[in-house]
Amino acid sequence: MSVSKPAAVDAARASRAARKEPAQAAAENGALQMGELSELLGYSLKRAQLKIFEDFLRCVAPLQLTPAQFSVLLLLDRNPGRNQTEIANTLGILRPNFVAMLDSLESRDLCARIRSTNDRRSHIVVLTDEGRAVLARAKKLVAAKHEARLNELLGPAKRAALLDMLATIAREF
Amino acid sequence: MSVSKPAAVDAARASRAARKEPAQAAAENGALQMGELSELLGYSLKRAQLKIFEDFLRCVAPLQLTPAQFSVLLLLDRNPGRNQTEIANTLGILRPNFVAMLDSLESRDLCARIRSTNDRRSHIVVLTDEGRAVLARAKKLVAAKHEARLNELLGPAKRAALLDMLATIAREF
DNA sequence: CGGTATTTGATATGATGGATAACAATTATC
DNA sequence: GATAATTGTTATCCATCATATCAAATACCG
Repeated sequence: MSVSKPAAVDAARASRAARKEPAQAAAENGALQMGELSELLGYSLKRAQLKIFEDFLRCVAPLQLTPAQFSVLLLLDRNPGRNQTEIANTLGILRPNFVAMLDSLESRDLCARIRSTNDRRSHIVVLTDEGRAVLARAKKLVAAKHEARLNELLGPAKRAALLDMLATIAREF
Repeated sequence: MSVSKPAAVDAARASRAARKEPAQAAAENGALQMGELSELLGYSLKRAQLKIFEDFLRCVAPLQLTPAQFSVLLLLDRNPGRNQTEIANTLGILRPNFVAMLDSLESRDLCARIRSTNDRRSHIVVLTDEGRAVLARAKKLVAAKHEARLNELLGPAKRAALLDMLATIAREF
């Protein structure tokens, strides 16, 4: 009996909603009260991240690239001559999970594995010409559509401040 | 032959690393270059979100609550008399996936489902006394450990600015 | 040198989060 | 009163993420 009168509760809600009478602690009629959820950074962080990824996917949809795949291509372009473990580690991807990911990119001829002659255990991952071309087009789409939309919403200064704070958290937390 | 001399590439890297001689575009010896990844908001956003959730789990570990479970308890506390669909929708959880989540919380006696007498299809979800107690303790842990650490890292002003920007993105993007 | 330990890519597997289709019970609609 | 819509639920699928394990190759060390 610790959970108190259900019938009374929603009967009260119904009547209050009908009469448009404010409830004791919150407006019970329409949308729910977020309460202290609005102050919880992790919540807004997750929600924002989902929105950003969603928009990224839309903007780069013609190239069929996920954020993770895009990050791999970017990293390969900047760091030629590296093996799978190095790339995966840098992106926080576990080696077993990176295998399928590379398989996918390689099957689309965006990159290739090359057995290192130094260390015949490791596969050096290289961008193909096709991979470089797709990356170039992806960068343009991201800059012109995705990041542009952010600047529109926040302005360049706030956008830079946001990026800086997120990087700080990612680095030092 | 479009991907050019692997042997030469990593042979060169090896020798450069040995002689500590700077590479043409980047330092190829130690850590990889993040390049334009540092400018990609989605990347830092995701990384920061993982760190924040990780820390949340640590801080609230004594109570065995995930961020999602915590958000459910918070919402139930603020919005008594609501049914499963309303709670789930507000949190962006799909109704089918909310069932197992509620099962878990209910099996721990943190909340309970009560058949509404108004609409006998719906289950009104209520916090139990135990649920309220756990929520209270969780709030204290989050405030004292988790959010405090953020204030330590960013300072109250930047923390508030960050929260504001994330909420803006989550709302309007 | 030779034996042991470590590293690398890979496979299998499990846990989790998220999405859709379908269903019975109930209620709304016309 | 017949049909449509809603609610909670189940089953199922897909993607992400984590661990253990393995064979091949290399490093290490006595």
